[in-house]
Amino acid sequence: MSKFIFSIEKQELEDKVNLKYYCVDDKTNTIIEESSKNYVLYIKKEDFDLINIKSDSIILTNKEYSNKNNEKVVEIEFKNKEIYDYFKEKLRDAKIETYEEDLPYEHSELISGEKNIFEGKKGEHPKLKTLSVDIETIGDVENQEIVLISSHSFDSEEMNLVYISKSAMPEDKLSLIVNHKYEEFKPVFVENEKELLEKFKEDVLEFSPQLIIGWNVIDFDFKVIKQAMKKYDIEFKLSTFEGNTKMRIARDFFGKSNLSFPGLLVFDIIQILKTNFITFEDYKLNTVAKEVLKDEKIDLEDEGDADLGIKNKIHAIENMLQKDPIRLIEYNYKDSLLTSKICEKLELIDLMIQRSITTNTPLLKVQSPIATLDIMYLEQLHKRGFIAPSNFNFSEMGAIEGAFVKDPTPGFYNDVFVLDFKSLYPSIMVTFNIDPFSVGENSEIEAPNGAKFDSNDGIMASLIEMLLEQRDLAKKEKNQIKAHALKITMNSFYGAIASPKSRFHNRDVGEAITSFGRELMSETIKYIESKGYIGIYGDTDSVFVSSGNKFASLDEKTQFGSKLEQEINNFVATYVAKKTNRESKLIIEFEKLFSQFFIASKKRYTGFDELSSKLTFTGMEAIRGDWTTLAQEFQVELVKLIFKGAKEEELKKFILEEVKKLESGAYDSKLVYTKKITKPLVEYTKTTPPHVKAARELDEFSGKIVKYVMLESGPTHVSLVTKRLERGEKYDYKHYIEKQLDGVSDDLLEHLNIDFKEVIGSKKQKNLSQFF
DNA sequence: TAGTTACGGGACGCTAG
DNA sequence: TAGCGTCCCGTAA
Repeated sequence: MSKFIFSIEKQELEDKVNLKYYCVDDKTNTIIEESSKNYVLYIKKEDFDLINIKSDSIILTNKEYSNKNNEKVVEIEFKNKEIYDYFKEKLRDAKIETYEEDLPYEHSELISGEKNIFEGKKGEHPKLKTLSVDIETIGDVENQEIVLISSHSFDSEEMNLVYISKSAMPEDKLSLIVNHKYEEFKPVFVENEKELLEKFKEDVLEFSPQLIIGWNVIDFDFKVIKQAMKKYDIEFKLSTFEGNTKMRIARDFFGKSNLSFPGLLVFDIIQILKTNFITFEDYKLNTVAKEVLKDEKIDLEDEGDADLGIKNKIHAIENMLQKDPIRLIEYNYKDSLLTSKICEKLELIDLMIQRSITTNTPLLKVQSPIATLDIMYLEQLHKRGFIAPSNFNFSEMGAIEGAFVKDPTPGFYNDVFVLDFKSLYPSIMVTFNIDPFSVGENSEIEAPNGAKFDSNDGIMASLIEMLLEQRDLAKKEKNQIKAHALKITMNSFYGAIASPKSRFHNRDVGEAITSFGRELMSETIKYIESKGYIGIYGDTDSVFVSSGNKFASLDEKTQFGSKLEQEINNFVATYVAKKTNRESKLIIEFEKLFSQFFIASKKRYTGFDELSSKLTFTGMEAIRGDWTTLAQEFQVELVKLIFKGAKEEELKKFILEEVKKLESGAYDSKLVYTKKITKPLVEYTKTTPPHVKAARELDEFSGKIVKYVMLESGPTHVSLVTKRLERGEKYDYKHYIEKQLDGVSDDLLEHLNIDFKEVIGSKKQKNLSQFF
């Protein structure tokens, strides 16, 4: 029987710390295990002798470690919390250093091996009993009413439900709603919002899931549910286990929200996608569902309404509730279903569990690189008899210099070969044995920043090597999830070292990594040019190369790409050999072949990749959310035309036509700007950007995202646009032409000797006006 | 309770003239 | 009103 710890709860008692482990077995039953630990502290033996304390409540155990300077460190155990706290304070006053004092007790049990996240046979994979949830509300932000709650679970068909609050349904359609035959789910009719919440809670408690998932489910659904439950005096707790609900909504634009009940976790799938580097154009449920499932949400808007006026989702829902409540009910269910299916298809929960298992880190903390490195590194450190310092005062060492970005010559290119160093920073760490605990003065390997490391495997190197080996194995077994989990873990280590919040933060060590990266990049580009090729561009771990030759076929091109890959890998091997006799783990791979390529500046380029047959935009306006759809589509079409080989006249015609369409009003629905408010509105004091102006137009602004449109009177929040237009105000088409259409095309057109203003005739006018 | 730096470019708003 | 530094956002890697 296998056992996976999916949640850990800590309780600080009078005499010890109690730890409660929620485990899932292979039949998705929850099993609770408990253990307790004494209050302990670690200090230098020397300090302990100096203090010379004699008390029955303070015990010197026989555990001993060494610190970084090879001084002896002892473990002191306390009979109760009071003495422990008192002693801690005394140490603080006497400025006596403690070790790993900040380490959570649950981590310390996992590190010592007294508990393991997962126990089971090889190949077994834990599953959590999972419920997907979605709600629909009406009313304004202040006074929301929940009218529907849907749930879906692959673990029980019984939970495929929509709870329907009858009092919120349009009276004339009520019998229709009740008598309707719902195909995919069971409708549960209740009288009102209060009963809706009660029934939902009752069923969840009975089903007793270990995980609830949803789309933005913490910041929206559960925030609303919590408020509503408070209104009716229903305790906001969806599990039957003893303990408290923990909810933290990301306040003032900082950090992530989280929510958990005792023995029941809540995951926002948007957050899970992002933190696992699974990228989408945007993170709307519909976008992801289309891409992943080739399925989509039920449309709420009538064709005619798909304009600015009804952009507001709440209005659309209220509208649909009155017009076609059955469709709204099905819509609600489908959201839960899609979320469930996306999770299943992308194996998201399996990925999280896999990360938890490979790193021995609690599920809720696998997303924190600092916690993960702490647990993995300290385990090895302790095995070697060492102990790490406490981590309270975040290190104030200066910022670490980052990566190298080559300044490109902007313009159009053909047949650009892109090669990437695979997991560059982890590879550098292993190859040059870069390690926070073994950076020393007299060691053999010298990084370009001057930091030195010896050649015997340090902990960091052995950890990464172990992860690399496991990853190769996972790839052989075609276990993509595991391979991905291992890659994420490896890549997160540099981030932890570079963060002043980590106990392993060290500027010299971090800069050793980046300086090797910079040197490797510039040496590689030098090498490429020494071979007579052209190094067009490079960023951090990639090089963009042109051979300078013409190719007759795709075959010839890929052959050249492979040859280039081979040549650079050989060069890198000699580079490494000059620095160390350790084995090189640095590998570059031929990744992309842009038959057509345009680079505007650093971090901004577009190209057609012949290997994947895809047109990609990187860093350019077409993929930036703060540009209007108008500008984005215009840029994409323009690039397509140019890459297709369109003549100057054709391009000019296209530009003119688009401008005319814009001025005719045909693109009025594409004029919306979307921008985030990143701090409280009142804190914008230095400047007032347009999106802040638009937000301040509202009586009260809540949330983070502002959608606005440029009218002739200035930036206007979308919710006010209809009214203003009725009053006779106009869209500022001149603004959109000059700032958006010209803005996204000037880089491109400049290199084709086309002048946007001339094409549309505005330049001539301007010049003439000087004469009058 | 917390992964990093490098970068482009629009809009604002001050200064000089 | 041109020029320029700064704020601000979203992005690459």
